[in-house]
Amino acid sequence: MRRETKQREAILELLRNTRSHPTADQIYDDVRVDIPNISKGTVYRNLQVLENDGAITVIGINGARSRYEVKQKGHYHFRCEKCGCVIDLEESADKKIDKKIATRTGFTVSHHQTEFYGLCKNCR
Amino acid sequence: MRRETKQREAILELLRNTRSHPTADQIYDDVRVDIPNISKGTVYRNLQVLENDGAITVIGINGARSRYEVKQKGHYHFRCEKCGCVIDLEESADKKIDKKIATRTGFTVSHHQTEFYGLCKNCR
DNA sequence: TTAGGTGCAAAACCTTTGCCATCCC
DNA sequence: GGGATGGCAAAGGTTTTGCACCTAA
Repeated sequence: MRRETKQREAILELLRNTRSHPTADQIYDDVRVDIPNISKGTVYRNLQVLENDGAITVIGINGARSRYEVKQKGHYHFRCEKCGCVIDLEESADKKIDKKIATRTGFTVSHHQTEFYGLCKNCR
Repeated sequence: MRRETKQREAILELLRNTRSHPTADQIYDDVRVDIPNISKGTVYRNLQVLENDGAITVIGINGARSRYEVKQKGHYHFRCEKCGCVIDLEESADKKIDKKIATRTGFTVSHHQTEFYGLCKNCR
């Protein structure tokens, strides 16, 4: 059974209150302000738990590090190739295309992720 | 100036002859059959060189490790959440959406990657 | 009470790098 | 010859794990 711990609550609360798509390390640093002796292991374990529970989403692992955000309506991300920042796009995910791919391939398609690459306003 | 070495050729040749989107480690194992004493450092260095030269593409928005393929027309990928396989989709990348995002955000958008998730034929 | 959670530290992984020998042009 | 490469091994950085001790329910 799943318990409610202050560590897990703190991580989830942090993600609820940011749009910065922090890395595990940034989350660790932030949470440590309130819970100084929290360990990285706990951060990673809880991020996994929260993902399994569907409370948060993991985005982008390509060479960069994983970043996290609270689960929200399907949307896309932009990743700056210079500074590495990740920004939510208003463009919302098109669920129809999942069905289209499923029909064509015979696979079960649950969702898709799209990431746009280029330079953000500050870096261009 | 760029030289032609058997190590780099072997890696590129391997990627040209597969559709399996191998990881760096799988590439290392495969190339080692012909060049037994090739080192992983060389594999990684050459994968970077080849990517910089535009000969290959690194893929995976949300994969555990990076996977590689030879450069080809823009297309999307499907990643099985059970067995981890990566499969090319016929659906081709829509360049228009890059421009659309660029206009809306004011960012410079060079390209995008889309990955579909679910279960492949063998795993469903 | 007790199964799930936490801290800590070590281990596991993947990727990059320094150094020097080697090879291609 | 001389700069680009390669091999080897060590270093780096991120994430996972084992274990003994807690703690929420």
